[in-house]
Amino acid sequence: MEKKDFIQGAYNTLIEELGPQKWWPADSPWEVIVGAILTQNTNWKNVRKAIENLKGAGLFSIENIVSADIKDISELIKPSGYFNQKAKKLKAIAIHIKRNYGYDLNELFKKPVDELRAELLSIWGIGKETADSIILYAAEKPVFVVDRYTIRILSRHGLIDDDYEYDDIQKLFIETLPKDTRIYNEYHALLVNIGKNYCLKKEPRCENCPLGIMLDR
DNA sequence: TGCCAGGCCGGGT
DNA sequence: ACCCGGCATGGC
Repeated sequence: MEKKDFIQGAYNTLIEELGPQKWWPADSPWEVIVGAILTQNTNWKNVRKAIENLKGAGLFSIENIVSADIKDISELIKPSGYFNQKAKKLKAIAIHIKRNYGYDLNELFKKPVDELRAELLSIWGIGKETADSIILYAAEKPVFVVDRYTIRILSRHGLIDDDYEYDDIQKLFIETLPKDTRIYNEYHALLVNIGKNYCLKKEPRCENCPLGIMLDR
């Protein structure tokens, strides 16, 4: 119960203090997908450079990724790190979309959420957070995205152990909040915001955090 | 300067 | 089921 109180209270506090976050920072569903893959364990600023490089070289679209040489892709996305892996991941999902949906993302997104999630997870390079980010921010369907910051923030407030499972945390949020795409969208973005700015791995700046200091350290 | 970033995969036990 | 090493650049 304590956890649910925190989850509800934190949302109200954050939306009031920080306002709408206007997520995901992308111009199209495909750009959401590309960003979601490139940002795996990577600073968003590096991701932006990689995306700009792809666009600048005219190798950004699904069609371009399918036909481009994998070495060219990895060269362009170098700033985002793990470039060989990520080039392969972009290829994998682009080819999947071509083969099964004739490049039409809307066809993929028509699927029920459960099927969509399972299908995304079956693609090499797409794990739970990436799949859920795509479903929430590209397909705009209600799944809650859990990331490193979500876990760290709950943990810092003494609400979960560090080794909590992704699915358990996701369930916690889903059971607590109304099943609403807009709320899930906003909440995850808000958690990333305070995660980046206040809930650092070292040197937590809790004194300025809108959520306050709730854990003795 | 070192530590960290909006994870995921594959192999071993 | 759990644990671990590998992947890699750029920001602060």
